[in-house]
Amino acid sequence: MKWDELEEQPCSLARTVAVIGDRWSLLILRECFLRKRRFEAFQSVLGITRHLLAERLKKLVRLGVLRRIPYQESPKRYEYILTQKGLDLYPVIMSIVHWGDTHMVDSRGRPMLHEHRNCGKLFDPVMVCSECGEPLAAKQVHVHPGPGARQPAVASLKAEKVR
Amino acid sequence: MKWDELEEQPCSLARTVAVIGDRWSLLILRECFLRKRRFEAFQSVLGITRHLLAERLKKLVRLGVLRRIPYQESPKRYEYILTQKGLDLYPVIMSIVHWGDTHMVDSRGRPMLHEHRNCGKLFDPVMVCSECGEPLAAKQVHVHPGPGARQPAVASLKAEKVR
DNA sequence: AACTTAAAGTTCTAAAATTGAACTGTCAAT
DNA sequence: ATTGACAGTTCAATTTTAGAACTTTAAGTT
Repeated sequence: MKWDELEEQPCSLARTVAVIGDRWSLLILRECFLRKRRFEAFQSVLGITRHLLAERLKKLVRLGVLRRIPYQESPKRYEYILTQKGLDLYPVIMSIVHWGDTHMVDSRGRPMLHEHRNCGKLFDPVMVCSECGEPLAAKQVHVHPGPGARQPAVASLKAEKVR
Repeated sequence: MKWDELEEQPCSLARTVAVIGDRWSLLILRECFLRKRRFEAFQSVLGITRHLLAERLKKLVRLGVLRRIPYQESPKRYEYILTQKGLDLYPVIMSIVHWGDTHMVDSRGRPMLHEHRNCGKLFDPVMVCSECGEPLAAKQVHVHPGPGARQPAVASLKAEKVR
């Protein structure tokens, strides 16, 4: 399966994975949320090859997660900032971090702590139901097909060919 | 950077990405949360090559996300179920789905709807602060180094060499 | 008894993605 | 006149992934 086939699937997870489902994109986004903005900054802290970094940044810009804006003329230089669409990835990033904090720390404890400016406390992110506010667990959730459940006609023809 | 170097970084995101930061692992986990358990079931619904599926399942078992249990003798056959560590990935999966629901749907709407058994309603997952219960946004969160912030001595020597 | 099917893999070659290292172009500072 | 910073681009070598066929054990079918 190619990346653009993923994007066409009738599944919000697959479509999101088509955008950020590779290791470098997630690490680049981590740096974005840590206020890094520049090519050199990404490259030196991540150790990603310049080649791939350029490609990933282009992709994230094309998909509307980042915006490329000039910060100086002559020579023209650009930096990358999160769009609203990109900022909306915060729960994804934080849930990934929290799983690591829970299951991947050594005896010394967490690499990073998070402070909530609103209440002033160190916190963990908790995922709750928008309707009743209770924390969510997989067992209490039932999945139904929604209005966009089936593939559009053209895409399903393609999919049959693949099978 | 190789996958096992990622695991050694003093960063919970990097460590988690080392486990689930590739497209097939996330799609396999989607199927696990949809109650799929068997090799054939994963393979036919995902269209992943059998080769890679076998490799990814082995990795997820090795890392404690899935457990491989026999469901019949002669011929011995196994199925894969989520451990508690795997079940704890639910917020990661749901936040990914929710971003797709928000930013990657076509005019027909969502492919899937989620019902919360506790309250009986269709819901969205919302990420809140464990301390004050307010929804989280990146701008209201400040990051501090924690006790596990530095790399252990051996790893940091390696890292210097890399630089 | 021979043939087909099912499940859970393994093996192999070709194609695609990633790495590592060097190179480019523009300008400022020494 | 030379060096350094920044944001990339180029290219060969290596690693990963895709696609297809094959293996093993046993049950069911003709």
